[in-house]
Amino acid sequence: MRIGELAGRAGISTRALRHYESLGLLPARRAGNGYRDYDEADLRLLGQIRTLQDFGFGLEDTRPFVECLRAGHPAGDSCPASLEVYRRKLAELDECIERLAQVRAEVSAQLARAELEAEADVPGGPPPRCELSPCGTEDGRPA
Amino acid sequence: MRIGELAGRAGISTRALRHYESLGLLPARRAGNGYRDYDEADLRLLGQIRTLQDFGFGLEDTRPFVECLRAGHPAGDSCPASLEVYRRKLAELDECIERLAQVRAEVSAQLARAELEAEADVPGGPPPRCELSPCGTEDGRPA
DNA sequence: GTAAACGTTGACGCGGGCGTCAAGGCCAGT
DNA sequence: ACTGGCCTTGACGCCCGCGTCAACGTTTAC
Repeated sequence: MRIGELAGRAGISTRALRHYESLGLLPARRAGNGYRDYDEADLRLLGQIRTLQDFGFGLEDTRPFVECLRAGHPAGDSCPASLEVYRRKLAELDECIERLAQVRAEVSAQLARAELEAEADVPGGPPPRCELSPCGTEDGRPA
Repeated sequence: MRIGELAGRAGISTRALRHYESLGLLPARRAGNGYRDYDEADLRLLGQIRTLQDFGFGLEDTRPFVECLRAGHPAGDSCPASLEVYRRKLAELDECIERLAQVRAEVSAQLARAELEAEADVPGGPPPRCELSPCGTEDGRPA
């Protein structure tokens, strides 16, 4: 199977596939004309990669799983190295969730305090206007 | 006060200060020789910026707070635009925490299952070895 | 006088995971 | 033969918050 078909079946871009190959994550056999040649097993590997990526794993973190599958094991997480990644990720997640929860609490407290003070300063009058300049846009990273 | 002193007192780099200026976040007066000239008020603004950054706010998100302070308000969050940022960030945090909690649960379940299966496959024998290749490094982003 | 320590602007690098464009090769249908 | 659709490699762009180096001017201490 050629790259376009694999990409279509796996639901990712050909660019991503070439990227994985450049990382040595998903090397491809080559046909006589130089075209990449994939098989059904590669589709499985891609499934593993995508699943882990949905969990927020980096590509390098998927490597043990992929290698494990290629080594003939029934599942990507049949190998100790994969389990180690799971454990490390769990620890990272716990740390991250805890930090975010702390931040959430602090921001929440700040908001409550600021709202109280605004109320105190302006019991019934007009709210203080300070949007004189082009105030910020938006983002949304901490995924 | 020149850029080096402000950087030292605020605990950040001169490069960061120049960066903030390039964003229009912390413009600086200029001395006759072209040197940036800061005052105590700028130190306060930097304090606000750093606090928010520690919360994981992007620089653009700090802009309303900084402008609010510069407008003469007692606190950076005395202005409605700042409160809006607080609220938006809270929503983002909630969303993010929830996603991470879900992922944590799923990864945890996968780990438990994989450990069980490994145990079943190898009741007393040697564990399957598959770390034949240089398996992964590490990262730790979702901050 | 001169060297060290500060200041200036400009520009590239990084990390992650690709998107996107460029310039070309290979193959199928008509 | 030619068009269109696949494929190839290479290289730059993006986002964000700076780090780091270059090449140069200014001030300060001796």
